[in-house]
Amino acid sequence: MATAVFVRSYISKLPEGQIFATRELLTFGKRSAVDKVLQTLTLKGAILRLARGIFVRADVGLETPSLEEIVRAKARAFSKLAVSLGCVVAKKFGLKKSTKNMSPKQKVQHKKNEEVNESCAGRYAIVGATTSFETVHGRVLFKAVAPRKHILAQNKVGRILVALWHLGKSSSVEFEALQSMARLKRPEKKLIKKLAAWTPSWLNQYFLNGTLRADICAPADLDFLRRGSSENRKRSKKEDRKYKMTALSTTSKKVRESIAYYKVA
DNA sequence: CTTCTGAGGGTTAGGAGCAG
DNA sequence: CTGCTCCTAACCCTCAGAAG
Repeated sequence: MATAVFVRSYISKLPEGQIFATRELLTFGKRSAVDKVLQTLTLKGAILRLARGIFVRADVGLETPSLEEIVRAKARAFSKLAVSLGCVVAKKFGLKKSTKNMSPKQKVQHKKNEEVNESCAGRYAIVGATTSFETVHGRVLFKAVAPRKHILAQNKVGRILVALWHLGKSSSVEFEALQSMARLKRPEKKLIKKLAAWTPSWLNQYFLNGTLRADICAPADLDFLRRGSSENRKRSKKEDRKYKMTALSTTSKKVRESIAYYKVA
C-alpha cells in the first residue's frame, strides 16, 4: 500500500516534464511493487514510458521529451556519462572514413558498423559495455569506447581529435580547414596541440608540424576538460539556471534533492 | 486496489581472443 | 600494449496472473 502512495506522491510532485527512472523509486518499496505501480499508471495514461525504466508524467499538453533528454535520464539511471561518438562528430564536420586501405575483413566490419549506425536514432560513447535500448524516438546505441576517447569527447576541442581518431591513420584531412570549420580561437588551437599528446602517435604527428613551443605540453590533469573551455562554461551557466528553475518549481524537498544534474556532451 | 510470484526477453559486466 | 569484437553468465525490466 505504502509503495503505491509514495510512488504516486513522488511523481505528482515532480516538475512538469521532469523525466524519472524506475531506479529512483526503489527506495519506496520492493522492485516488483514499484514495477506494478508504474505499469498501472502507464496503462491509465497517467505516465508515459519513454524507454525501458524511463518515464515522464503525462501532463496535459506535454511535449514528448527530446532524445537527448531521454539519453541523459538513462545514463543517469546507470551512473554513466554519454558523450559524442567519434563517427558522429566526424559526420558533423562532413568527414567520412576512407575504406581505400582497409583489408577485406575491415571493410566487412566497417559496413556492418555503418548499418548499425544508420538504424539508430542516436549514438553515444560511454565507458563500460556497449549496449542499446529502444526509446519513443527509436533505438539508441551506447558504444563502449576507451577511457581516453571518452574524456576527450567531453570537450569541444577534444571532440575534434576524437573525430580524427575515428577517421584513422589512412585519412587525409586538411587540419587547417578543419580548425577553421570548427571556429577554433587561438587558445583552443593551442589546446588541441596539447591534447594531441593523449592521442595515438600517428595522430599526434600532424600537430608537430611548424615551430615547436616550450609552453605547449601535455596537460598534467584532464579534469579541466569538463569545465575549461569557454563553450562548456557558457553552457554550464545556462544549464545551471534552467536546472535551478526546474528544481525550485517543485514543493517536495526530496524531489528537489534527487534531481541530479547530468549533461550530455 | 495492492502486493507477490514467476516467466520471458533484454541488458550488463567482464573475460577471451584478435589485430595493429 | 591498446583497442576492439564476440561470447556468456548474471542481472534487470516488464508484464501477466493470482491472492489478499
